Amino acid sequence: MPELPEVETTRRGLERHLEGQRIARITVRDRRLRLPVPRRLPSLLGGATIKALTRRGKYLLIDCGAGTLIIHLGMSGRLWLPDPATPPEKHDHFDLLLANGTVVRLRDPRRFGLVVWQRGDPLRHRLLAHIGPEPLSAQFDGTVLHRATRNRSAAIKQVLMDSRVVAGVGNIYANEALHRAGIHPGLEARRLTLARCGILVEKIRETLNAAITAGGSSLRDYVGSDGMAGNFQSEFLVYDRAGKPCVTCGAPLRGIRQGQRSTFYCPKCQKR
DNA sequence: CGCCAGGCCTGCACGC
DNA sequence: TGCGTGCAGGCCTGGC
Repeated sequence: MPELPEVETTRRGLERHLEGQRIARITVRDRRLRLPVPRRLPSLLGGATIKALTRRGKYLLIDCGAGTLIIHLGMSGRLWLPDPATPPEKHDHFDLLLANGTVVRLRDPRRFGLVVWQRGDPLRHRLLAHIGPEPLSAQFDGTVLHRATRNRSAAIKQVLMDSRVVAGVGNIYANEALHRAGIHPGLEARRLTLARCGILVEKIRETLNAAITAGGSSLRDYVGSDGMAGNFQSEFLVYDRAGKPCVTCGAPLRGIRQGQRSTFYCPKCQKR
């Protein structure tokens, strides 16, 4: 499911319901996620008060003071507030019950997501420690991208999806941003000029911001934390549109494979 | 049945 | 020898 915009949409939807609330109970129904959900979670979290809900890349961080609950939604995860009377379903692996009765529920059929605990600074966790700059922050600009790509012979699209280069850009938004920037996804990353790096950064931001504004993209089962589906998928210019006309020039869009992932691009608008 | 799917970690091979 | 890099495989379920 989720790339940065979907995770950010989830964060924004949950934030005001979580912050300042005390955690009354934890229910773990299946701890077999990408990493096992720690057994000691209930004792670590019970009675803790949530200080903030933040995001780093595609990770959600629930700051509980003494430590942080780190949640990743993987490919198929969703975190939302069900009606507390709604019984959990088959893939509802994890619930937080807040003292005011609110239930925060994690559903993840494929179990590529995770829930872990980090004492102290969550950014020191090994999963977060080497993540690159946030794409919507001032830490990420054309110069930074240019430097990060200098010795990379891999295709720019694959390098964009490398979380050490920039956080949170997944398959959909790598495709979309490259189209908007007029850059061929197969271009060797180190061949990008500084000027084009600047344009690409701008287009990555533009794409992510537009997606966040639309409430994320709803493919298959994804819906936001309020139960509302995002609708950025209706604004996709290239993703999953192989053979359809380019919105800009009308040429048929191409679908190829890069590193076992689907790539879509316009052979006319996107230059090497 | 086989293939595909929004992620991302691991281990191996390779070149400098 | 060591490091960075590139690539394939694996983790899962569900839908077509």
